[in-house]
Amino acid sequence: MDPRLDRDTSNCSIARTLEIVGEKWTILILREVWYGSSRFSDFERVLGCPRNLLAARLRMLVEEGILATETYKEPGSRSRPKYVITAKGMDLVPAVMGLLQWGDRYRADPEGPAVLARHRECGARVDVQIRCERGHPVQAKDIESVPGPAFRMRLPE
Amino acid sequence: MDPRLDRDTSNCSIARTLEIVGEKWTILILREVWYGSSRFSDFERVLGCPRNLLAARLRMLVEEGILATETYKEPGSRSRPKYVITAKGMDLVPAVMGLLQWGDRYRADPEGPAVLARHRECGARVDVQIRCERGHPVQAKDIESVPGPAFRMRLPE
DNA sequence: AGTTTGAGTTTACTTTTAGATACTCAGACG
DNA sequence: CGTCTGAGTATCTAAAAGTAAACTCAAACT
Repeated sequence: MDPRLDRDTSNCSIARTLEIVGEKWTILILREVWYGSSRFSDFERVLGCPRNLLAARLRMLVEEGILATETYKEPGSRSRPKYVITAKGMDLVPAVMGLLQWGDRYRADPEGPAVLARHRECGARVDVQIRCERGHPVQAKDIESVPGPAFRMRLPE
Repeated sequence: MDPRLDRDTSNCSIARTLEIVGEKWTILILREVWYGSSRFSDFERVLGCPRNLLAARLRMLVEEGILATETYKEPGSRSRPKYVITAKGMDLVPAVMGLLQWGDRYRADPEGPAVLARHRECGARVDVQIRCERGHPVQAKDIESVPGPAFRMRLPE
């Protein structure tokens, strides 16, 4: 793509994804859901996040269909809500694994990673890769970005 | 990983990556670098980002080794700095492609994506995938997160 | 009837981050 | 010497986030 081309950058899937997951705490809440948390008090305790923000973020993630609410019941207590991830939420895993992988490479604890991601069936470690439709691994530098169907020029002001 | 285990969540590669790329504008600046921008005025014009924030983000990205400065010279003007991406910066591509892919799937323009990522050699579209060491594609639900070498419990207060 | 509990909401205050605008600086040019 | 230009600083205001504590609500338990 030509560097000097004035693209309409508001029409960008990266920016639109960041509108949802780009606020503070949001990705960390999803991380905790993947690691097994589901209750308001779980998130609060493990993240140390302010309750008002936690409530706002959970509400937004449910509205966006990334989390869904179910109920749980401890014996001797009434039913309470819990948060579970949806298929739409699971589809954020590659992006977050990309962040995890970069952090493991460049900002890890000297001892190594705190968490290892493994293939449940075979136990082998997993990582994020870029591949082309033909199944070949692609280096980041070999990716070319070309205008797609919704490419728009920026209107001159 | 046990849901009720009180992990030390400060020791997390996702959180540490977000400390760097989680601020507003940072990922969008990197997107523009990938798409070909390199000058202060390019970023300002195309992003519409406040200049003081832009200057602060560029300085931080250079300090972190994600961007590097070079100089360019237009004929009839003095030398000025430009920003180029480093190998460390290129390693963020999988994470950002993950965001792009999610946005294309769930928040795209009705007409389709604004930008298509293609393999430079063969022209085929590329996407982000999770694979295990043996090269097999892995579904997000088949990833198991287990404690790694730097796993730490949270200290009881 | 009163108490406990998880899941919030509300309020009040401080700090941080973002945004808008004006100003500076240095070298090229006339 | 005065002006123009790209790349910033500086300054001020506004919005968002952080902190802390009090308050609500409903069912369960004493």
